[in-house]
Amino acid sequence: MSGPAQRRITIKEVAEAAGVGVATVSRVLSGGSASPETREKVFAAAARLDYRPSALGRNLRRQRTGGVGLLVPDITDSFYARLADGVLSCARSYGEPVTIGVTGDDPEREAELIGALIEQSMDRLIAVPSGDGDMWAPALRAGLNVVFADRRVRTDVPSVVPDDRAGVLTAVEYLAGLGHRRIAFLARHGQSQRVTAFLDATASLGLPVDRDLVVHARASRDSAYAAAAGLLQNHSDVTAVLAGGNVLGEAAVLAARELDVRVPRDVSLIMFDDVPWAELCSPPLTVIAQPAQDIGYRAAELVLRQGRRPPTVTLPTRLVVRASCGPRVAPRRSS
Amino acid sequence: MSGPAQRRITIKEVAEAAGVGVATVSRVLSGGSASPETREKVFAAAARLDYRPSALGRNLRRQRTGGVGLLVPDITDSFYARLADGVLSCARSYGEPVTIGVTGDDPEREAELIGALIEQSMDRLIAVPSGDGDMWAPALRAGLNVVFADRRVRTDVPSVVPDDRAGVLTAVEYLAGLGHRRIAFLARHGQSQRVTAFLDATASLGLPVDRDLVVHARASRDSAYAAAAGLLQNHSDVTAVLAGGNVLGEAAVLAARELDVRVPRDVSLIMFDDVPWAELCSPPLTVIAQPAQDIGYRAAELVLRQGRRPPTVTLPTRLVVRASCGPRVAPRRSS
DNA sequence: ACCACTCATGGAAACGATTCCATCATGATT
DNA sequence: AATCATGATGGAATCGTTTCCATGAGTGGT
Repeated sequence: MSGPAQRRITIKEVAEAAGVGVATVSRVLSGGSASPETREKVFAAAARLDYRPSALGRNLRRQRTGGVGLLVPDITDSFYARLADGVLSCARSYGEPVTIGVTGDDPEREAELIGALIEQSMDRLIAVPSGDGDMWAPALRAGLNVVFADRRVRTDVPSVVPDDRAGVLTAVEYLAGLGHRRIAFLARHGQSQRVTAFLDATASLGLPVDRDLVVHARASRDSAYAAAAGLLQNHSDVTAVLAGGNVLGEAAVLAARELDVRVPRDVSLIMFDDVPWAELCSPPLTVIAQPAQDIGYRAAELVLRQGRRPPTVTLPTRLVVRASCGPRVAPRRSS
Repeated sequence: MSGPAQRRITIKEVAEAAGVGVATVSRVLSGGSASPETREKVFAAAARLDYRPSALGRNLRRQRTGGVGLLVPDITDSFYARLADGVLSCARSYGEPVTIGVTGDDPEREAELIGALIEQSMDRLIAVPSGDGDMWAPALRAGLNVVFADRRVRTDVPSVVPDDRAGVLTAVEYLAGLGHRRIAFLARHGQSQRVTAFLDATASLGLPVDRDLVVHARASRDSAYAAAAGLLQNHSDVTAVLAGGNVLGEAAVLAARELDVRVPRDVSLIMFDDVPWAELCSPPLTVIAQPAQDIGYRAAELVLRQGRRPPTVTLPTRLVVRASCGPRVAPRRSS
């Protein structure tokens, strides 16, 4: 049942109960100066009436909304969920509510959500941007305080990102060290940072550089599976695969199993992002762990802290060796 | 860099630009009646100035905030992430923003978050409640419009829950059908519904009812692992385990592997909640799938739709047979 | 004794929207 | 032709808070 919706008590009633003016109540409650006895009276009245200041009134007057917005492509993806958890954890310590929206990696939906947040007078936003940087111009002009997380698409917006370059290099070096020469990269659209890092890494290690070895997929599970299956079927010469994220890794494992490709005997597999199931998988997956939670936390710190904001924070990745990579034996026979 | 924070345009400026009064602008923009030419002028002016009504002003006047609050124990848990996704998906179609908070299954933190939401004048809340129902009395008295998801702790609050009773019964029947007689239930604290359903199910199937076969854990991974390991070590007579949720199932798989208990040869394992990795696991896990997303969606519908609200919606679960359950062979030898 | 200065205090304006109500014009009915 | 009903329209009040400014009291210095 919805109750009788008892009216909330306002600052005016507190003022009356305390026998002072509303201005004084406001001042005392926000830590301004007042005489000790007045403070006492106000606090007593406020406590007695269980007064809760209305954020609406405050924000309207102050011309800024307390909370922070958070835009992620998919809250169901463990990586973004952990990122969101970091944001929430930091925001909680500041006492700020966070309003979340899922973009589905669709720039159009993203723009809609930004509009909705502006309508709410949110002036602080943490986003995993979907499209390219151009579409952010209007939002920035509107005075929105933006921090990018996980991806950096504009240099004039503070960003917190994993060290893609080092992560990719570590993975490729590890595979090369095991003797692999034809290594494929299973990438999600928009991972241009990692793609160039991958091409640079293979080149710098003297491996053959072949753009065909970079396979792209959209963010959905279906698209990832199709890309993974296509890769394993059409490139029988690759002996190692680097997956650019956990859903791509999942798709690779599934596709390999379906196509009867043994991991790591037939092909070695290494995945970006450490997820709980990586250890449960058979074989347990070797991964490049990303500090998803830290990324969120740091991004929230950046957007909540008032001070100067460094242009970009890069957080280290870490190679976690499990059992999905082995020495190169022989190229698989052609299909 | 933060721009010059260009001031947002107000309804007053639109009125001036259109040559009409503010009341007329408000009326036109919210679909009220007006003469065709006035409508035209107002729409033109609003579009030209790119006018966005301030939700703050509107909500202050209307005495209610548009958005809905969402309280989950842990956004990192796939189940709650999918539930949240359902809520977000429904809320998006209503154009309502969602403010999310994680309770960590801690009633105290939950109470804090409720307070924060009330401060924001949120009057609609979807919650996976942490403690018992008593602590919700103040919130309900404050006129909050609450819908419970996943757990029902009060009969006077509409709730959307999975069919625990049927799910547990299906699982136990399945295991009993394979010949298992001593079945353990690995439960999270607070899953009293499922525990009683479990005891009822075992009793109704003529299996020995033994409260020691119900092992409790807190929500954390560590606690779950400890409980799972303890169960497998101390009860060498159990031949099948039902895990009450995905983190418990994960812990069971890990503990079994660590203790060299083979699944399903030594013990059969069945888990509540179907997660993507259940299929990647070795062996692939047989699960009781729960419609997490639907639960969230339906809960959001309930809280957003104005009409009468049914007391409880129960959503069906589904047995997905994979490879983690086998026929009972022989009790494991005592440790 | 007077002035200058500090300090606590409360009234009132402001924030941006909605909505009540009065006003006015127009068309219809008697 | 006078009256009534209808509908469009804008002024002003309102929501709950913060903050500017004026007022008045008290203090210390010359």
